[in-house]
This record gives sequence, C-alpha cells and structure tokens, in this order.
Amino acid sequence: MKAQTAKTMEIPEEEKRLEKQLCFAVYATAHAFTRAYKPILDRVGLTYPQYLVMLVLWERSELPVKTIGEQLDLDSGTLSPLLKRLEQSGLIKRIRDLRDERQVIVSLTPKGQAMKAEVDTIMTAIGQAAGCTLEELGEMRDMLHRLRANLGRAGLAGG
Amino acid sequence: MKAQTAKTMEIPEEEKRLEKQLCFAVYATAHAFTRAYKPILDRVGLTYPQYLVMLVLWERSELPVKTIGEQLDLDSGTLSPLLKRLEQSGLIKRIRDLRDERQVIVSLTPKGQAMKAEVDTIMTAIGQAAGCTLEELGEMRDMLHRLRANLGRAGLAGG
DNA sequence: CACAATTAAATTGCACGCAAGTGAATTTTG
DNA sequence: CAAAATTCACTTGCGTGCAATTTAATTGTG
Repeated sequence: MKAQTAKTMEIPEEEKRLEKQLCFAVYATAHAFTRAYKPILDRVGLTYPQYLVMLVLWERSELPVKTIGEQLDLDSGTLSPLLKRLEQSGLIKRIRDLRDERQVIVSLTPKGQAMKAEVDTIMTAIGQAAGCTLEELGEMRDMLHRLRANLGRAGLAGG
Repeated sequence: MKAQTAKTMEIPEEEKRLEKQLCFAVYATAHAFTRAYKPILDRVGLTYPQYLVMLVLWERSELPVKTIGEQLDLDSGTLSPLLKRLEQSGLIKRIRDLRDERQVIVSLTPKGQAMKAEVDTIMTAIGQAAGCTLEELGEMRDMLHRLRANLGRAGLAGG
C-alpha cells in the first residue's frame, strides 16, 4: 500500500494517537491545576503564575528577575508586567542592583512574607484532591521532568 | 494558636513540597510542549491551541462549537475568536445550525482536510523526542487523566 | 581608552484562557 | 400558549506567554 522509503520512517498509528493524547493531557491538566487553585488564590488576590513567583520568593526572599525567569521558564516579557502587579499589590519591591544596574533585584515586603503563612493555612493538599498516593505524585513529577527536559533539548526541529 | 477543628488536618511538609513541584512540573511541561511543537506548527501557520482544535476536527469533520469546547475543556470565550481566525485562514467554515439556531456548526474546508496529511508528514514523534517508551507515555497519559479528573471534581474548594 | 558585542529589563503586538455580561433561540413551567 | 428559565455563542476586559524590538549598562577587543 505504501512506498517504503528507507528514510521516511513510518510512525505507527498507535504511537501517533498516544502522542496526541499525551500532549492534550498535559495541556488540559495544566488548566485543571489553574482552575483548582483559583478559588483559594482568589482569596489572597493572586493569579496562578503570580503564586508560582511567590513560591520561588518564599524559598529565597531576594532574587534578580533573570533568576526567577530561569526557575519558572518565563522571560521578561511575561515577568515584567507580572512583577509590576505584585509590586502594586505591595507584596514585593523591585530595586536596581547597585553592583550591576542592568539587573533588578526582586525582594519580598513584610506583607509578601506574611502571605506565605496565610497561603499555607488555607492551601489544602492537591495530592488528596487528586486522589493519588505520594509515591504516584513523585513518579509523575519525575516523568514530567524527564519529558520536559527532553522536549526542551530535542524539540521537534524536524526535517 | 488555632482552634482544633477536627477537620483542619496538618499536611506534612514533604507532601506540600511535592505538590508544589508537581503543579510547577505540569505548568512547565505544558509550555515545553507548546514550544516543542512551535517550529513545526509555524510552517503551516497554526498555533498550538489551533492545532488541538484541528486534531478534534480531523477525527470528526463537523461539530458544534460546544462539543469542541467539551473535548478541549475550553469555553466559547476562548473558542470564538480562535475559530474566527481558523475561518479567516480558510481551514474551517462556521454555519448556524438550521435545526437549532443557537448553535454554530464548525466544519472542515477541503484546505482544512488537506492539512491533516501535511501535518502528519512533517510531524515527528514526540515519544522519540521525549526519550520515553510507549509504555511510559501511556502511563503518563493515564496518570494525568486521573489527576485532571480528580482536580476537576474535588477542586480545592477548601474550607 | 574607544567601540563593538553582549546582557538585563522593559515595551509592543498578538493569541490565548477565562470570568462576566449580552442577545438570540429554545425549553420549561404554570 | 405566555412568561420564566436555560442554553449557546459572541463580546469585553484583564492577565498571562512569547517573539521581537528598544534602551541602558557591562564586558570584550583592539
């Protein structure tokens, strides 16, 4: 039925279906997370990406924009306006680094620090909501890390 | 410190860390997928969400907007402008259902049909790029499905 | 030291994603 | 059958994501 060009490796129909299912599963799960967190984050006035930035800052209360971007895989085009909103909310400060004035150092305000405790209090366990064991959560995280690393490296540069 | 409402169960530190890692892993992997597909989709002039809509239509070439939304977990606020762009690209048609004039039926044009073959040709295997076995891909899809379903049901309605 | 190359943030433009509201058509109900 | 409730798509407004450009500061080079 089909020519067998040695190069054009035919991808099995099953594998193609699986890929499509996976790329959609990741896409839809990411949105499901955002929606699941929303009712809680609404109470403290954070969006989901803003929450991720706060998570990074709660680990290390003072970081340049670039480092935050590396941790979250986001560029300044996304972070600049987002950080400006966090600053307007009084959660962070942005100060030009005196050593290197190209950089902007982001740091938590007392209000931003305090929010960590508040969020910890109202945040329930996703693991429980998700009906997964701790082991499964860890497995999934590892698989996703591997998947992401390889997607980043290999990409789909294609022919 | 706080009243011990029997309900307020303390969540172990380790579990909280794991949750954060997982919610970020899903978030970042979704973006990695989008970036991985981009070089290929650029060649045919589709964005990633547009590609997902086309995937749905290639399975079933005629569907109401609502059904597409259900399959992709998107509402009309996202789909309406997206579908308008696909129509302007000449890939789909949108026609009011005569039986029920509230609905709009989306269908593929010949050009939209033809694009399936083209995309199939240039699309390489994510599985290979991702360095995962078929079995692992399947596992991950199942885990994500479960996770998503439970996130959707339970949400984090919280106290 | 001057000048090109590089780097960090910010800005601009476009496309989602989603809440909230609108308007038209259909279904439900009294 | 008429009024109320519901459904479907569209629109508006806001906050991401990201490519591409801009601006300012630093580094590298001759």
